[in-house]
Amino acid sequence: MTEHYPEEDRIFELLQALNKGICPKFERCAGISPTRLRLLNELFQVDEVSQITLQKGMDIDAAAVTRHLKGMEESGTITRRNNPADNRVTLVSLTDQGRERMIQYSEEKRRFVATLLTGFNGQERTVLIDMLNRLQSNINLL
Amino acid sequence: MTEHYPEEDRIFELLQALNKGICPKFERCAGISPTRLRLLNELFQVDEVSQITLQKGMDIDAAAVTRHLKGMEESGTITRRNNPADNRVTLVSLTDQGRERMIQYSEEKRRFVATLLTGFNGQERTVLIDMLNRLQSNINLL
DNA sequence: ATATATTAGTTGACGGGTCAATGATTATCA
DNA sequence: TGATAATCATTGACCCGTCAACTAATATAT
Repeated sequence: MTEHYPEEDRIFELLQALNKGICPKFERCAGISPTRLRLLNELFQVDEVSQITLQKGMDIDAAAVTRHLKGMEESGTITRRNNPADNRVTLVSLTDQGRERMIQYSEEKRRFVATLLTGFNGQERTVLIDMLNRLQSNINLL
Repeated sequence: MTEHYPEEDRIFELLQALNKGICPKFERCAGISPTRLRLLNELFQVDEVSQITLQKGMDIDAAAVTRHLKGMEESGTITRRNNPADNRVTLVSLTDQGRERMIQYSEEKRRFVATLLTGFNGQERTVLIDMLNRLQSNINLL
């Protein structure tokens, strides 16, 4: 036991500050929130998905998905319809506009992430990924 | 240019997932939100601070501070009074209860962070801090 | 065949953050 | 001195997430 509280605390603070910094900046740069872009990404890779399938691929709850999709429907990036084979489920798909926007957003994201990782060489990136994965695992133990 | 989009994206996703994981777990384990504990921490190190000073030390805005303090006042961990020398400012201080609780919360936090960093030796922690700092700097460029 | 359970989605209330507008107080300066 | 500006705190409206309650539809089991 070597008494490194300050160092541990520093990491904790940094992780929080980082998250707090990243999301708003991303939204400002890319013109869309990370979550919505992830939704678009999922939708981009299929023709049509049920809302529940979509939701399970994200780490947000069903209510949040409903509200995002409602907003995205109003802004014309997606469409929704009932599944005739099962009236509980609603099927979601990207509009053509949605596909176009998704491509532009992705480009913005690529730029954003490139800037975020400025100065990190390949090996450092690998180390970082490894460490973040380990932190994630440690959290899951709680 | 070596085309490492997936790796870059992975880091971006991991950072977000991590934040989303840490906060709720922390709150469940420690019994208080990270932000409120940081408020308590600031207050712990002084007799009395003006709300504005307190706010500037945190990375949240004045409205959020007002609401947190209001809640903490009701739950008896802090008290507030007007500064007689300047009626715009309100002075905040921890109650005795608040100091006691703060100590307990800190212990929970210590445990939490220790678990979070399980498996990280001293050198790795240093590397991690360095990397997180660099990410933070990169964000600030945007 | 019907009662019961499960599933999908929506809504409302809440916590935690933002921004913008407001009120009250104090500073500034012409 | 008296108008104007700056400062501190609060409030309201919004975004984004949670959970819990509810509806509607389908599955299950007796």
